[in-house]
Amino acid sequence: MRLSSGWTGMPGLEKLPGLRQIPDDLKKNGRSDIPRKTIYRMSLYLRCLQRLIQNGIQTVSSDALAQAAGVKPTQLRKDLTYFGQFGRRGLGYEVEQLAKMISDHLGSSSLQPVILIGVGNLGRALLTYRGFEKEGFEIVAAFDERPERVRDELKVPIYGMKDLSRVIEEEEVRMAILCVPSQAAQLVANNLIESGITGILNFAPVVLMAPDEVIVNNVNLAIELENLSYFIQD
Amino acid sequence: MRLSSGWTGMPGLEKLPGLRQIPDDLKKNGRSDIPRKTIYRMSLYLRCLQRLIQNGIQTVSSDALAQAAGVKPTQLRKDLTYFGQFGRRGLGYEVEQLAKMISDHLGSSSLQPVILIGVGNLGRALLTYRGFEKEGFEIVAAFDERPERVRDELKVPIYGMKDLSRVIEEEEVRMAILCVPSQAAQLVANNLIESGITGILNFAPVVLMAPDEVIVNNVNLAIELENLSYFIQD
DNA sequence: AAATGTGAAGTTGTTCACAGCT
DNA sequence: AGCTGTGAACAACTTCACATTT
Repeated sequence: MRLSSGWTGMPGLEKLPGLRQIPDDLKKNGRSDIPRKTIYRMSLYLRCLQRLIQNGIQTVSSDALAQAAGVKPTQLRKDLTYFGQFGRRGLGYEVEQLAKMISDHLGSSSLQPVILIGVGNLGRALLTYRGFEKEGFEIVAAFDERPERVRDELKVPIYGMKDLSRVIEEEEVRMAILCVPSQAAQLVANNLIESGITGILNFAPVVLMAPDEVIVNNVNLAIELENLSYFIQD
Repeated sequence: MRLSSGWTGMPGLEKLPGLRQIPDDLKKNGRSDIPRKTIYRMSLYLRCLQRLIQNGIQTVSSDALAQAAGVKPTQLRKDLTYFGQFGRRGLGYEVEQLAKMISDHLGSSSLQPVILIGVGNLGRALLTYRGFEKEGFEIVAAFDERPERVRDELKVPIYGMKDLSRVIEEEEVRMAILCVPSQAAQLVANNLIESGITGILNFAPVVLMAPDEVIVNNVNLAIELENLSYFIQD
């Protein structure tokens, strides 16, 4: 058996009508031409600033903040200039002001509703993970093929897949965390997209096909570990 | 209160003696000058090739494989040339041979022992997650501050923190998955490093300090979601 | 004809060096 | 003096164009 470009017989790799696959690095920002990596680091900076606020620190230099975030000072300054000028030369940055600027730009100052699909081991863990709500996201509902199998009492309502579209519309959800088994991932993703979801955080180790206007971010735990294992060998 | 470069009073941000913090992108490959991103994609290719093997496919073109992996064909070919020449012009690549080459290079053909520290929600989920063992990693032990609180019967032995060094040495473990609370992360990381761990997959949302020879890969779930939320706004 | 392999061009992201403010 | 802001140099990565092999 031989596989070449046009082939569509492999489960999960079919070319879906109307859906195009976009390599991570080519995804357009949509809003402006700020580098993807800068955006990612802004979240990092914000987190550090929040720690500073908690500790009652009012001013911070690019040197100190960069060190806290694990980047070089020049990079921090360059990153910030994509958004404007916020520092005072000779002094540094005002912690609260800078934090506000970043969270305004990241748009996560308001609570964003999110749904989670696939309440297996990983899904359950993510549901109980406090990290999300702390950063302004609320998982408003979870879905599972067999909702009855989820016996633990969780704070989040667990629905069957048939309720997916309805809940997405009612709650005006735009983001979904996908932790279903690989085989099901593309099918579920298609449903999500049809129902109006425009951002998917995908934990299934498959390449999802999606139209241009839908953003898919992949988290592949096995690859992270494999990658680590490569770099520790010398 | 004001924070500038030399300051060491912030919890978690202290400059630790002998430990230096290395930005992700500057980490040396250690072995050769193959781009980091190429290494990452090799894992992706390997996964696709394994699917092809399962489906009994013997030959694949760079076009088809690239599509399956979500990258451009030229990029796939360029990536492969870092390791040598494996294709036959006009024909494509031999699936099994290519898979073997990649897994040899990634060094994950043999089962690597891994430990997990912090058996909270996330830790428990990762323990039951099949994805790791499927890719050649075996979680040989887990550790928790209070091992007795873990009541679920898991296949992996749960130890207290006092047994950390002993088990690492006995089992010759070099990689650790860290899912303890943020406040504890640096302290535990120090212990790990002292006991001989050289690779840490860190789920705590803090920047860990580590000596040059230790590789830290960070997975920050909240940032992934925040990042997604930025890009879906338009 | 079909596909790989690769130098060169292009693109993106990072760091430097230093001008400019407070 | 101390620290930001930024054009320019640099480095890393990606894509192109096409020579080459089967």
